[in-house]
Amino acid sequence: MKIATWNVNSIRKRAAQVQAWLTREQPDILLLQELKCEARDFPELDFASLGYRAEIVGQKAYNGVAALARIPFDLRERALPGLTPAGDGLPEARYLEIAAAGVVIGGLYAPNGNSGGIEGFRRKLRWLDALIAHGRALLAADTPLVLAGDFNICPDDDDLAPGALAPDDALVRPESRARYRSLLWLGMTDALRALTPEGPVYTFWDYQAGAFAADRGLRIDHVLLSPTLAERLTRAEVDRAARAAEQPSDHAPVSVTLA
DNA sequence: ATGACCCGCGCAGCGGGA
Repeated sequence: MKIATWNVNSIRKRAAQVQAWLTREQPDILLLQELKCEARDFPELDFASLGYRAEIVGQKAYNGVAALARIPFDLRERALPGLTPAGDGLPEARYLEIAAAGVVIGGLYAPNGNSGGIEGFRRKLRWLDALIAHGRALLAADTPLVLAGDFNICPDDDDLAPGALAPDDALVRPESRARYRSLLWLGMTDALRALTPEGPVYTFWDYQAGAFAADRGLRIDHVLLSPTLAERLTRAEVDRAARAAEQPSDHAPVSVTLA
């Protein structure tokens, strides 16, 4: 079973690249983030023609998550349970959860946390706290669980190029890293780090100042596996070739293979 | 070489990304 995640930075801009990637990589499931469109504008047919069915949680201009799968699956959640929307209405399109082949898979796009001042950062932490609580509940029931997507956290100092971010950036703040550790302490395994214990394994490179050419990146896209799934982990990789394409997303796809 | 990104929105330039 091959599961992948990719922050595409607008699915309408990247549909052809996603099609090509599905054709080449043949994942069973691809989780997408930053669709930047409403569900009705998602180019569903581009992927149906390749045998992938889509579930979409969209929103105008911002956020947006989806799951594409070529194996049968059910939609379980269209939002992160237990998260109270910020005052003025609907929850942001940052989470969806499916079940496929006996595995529950949460596809997520955590808030960046650098905009909106201190309240914006607190909103990020509240969102992560809800993710931790939800993960804890699923694991308490021994649910085989994958949490994958753009966590907007560099877990450790190996996970960013030296000087790539200010020390007080929301992606490296101790409060953010503590939330990531809480997810690991629940019993989840960081798939990419499990198979590459040390050194840089970046998944994001800024568009600016030749960051990709200079390999000044960040590791912020993660795949976390519950214990029985971690035992089945055989591969975990970042597809840097996708980031090297013409007009790429600033994120590369991350994929894992479970025996 | 005194500059150097990319989205959506909507038609100028701004908010957000990370």
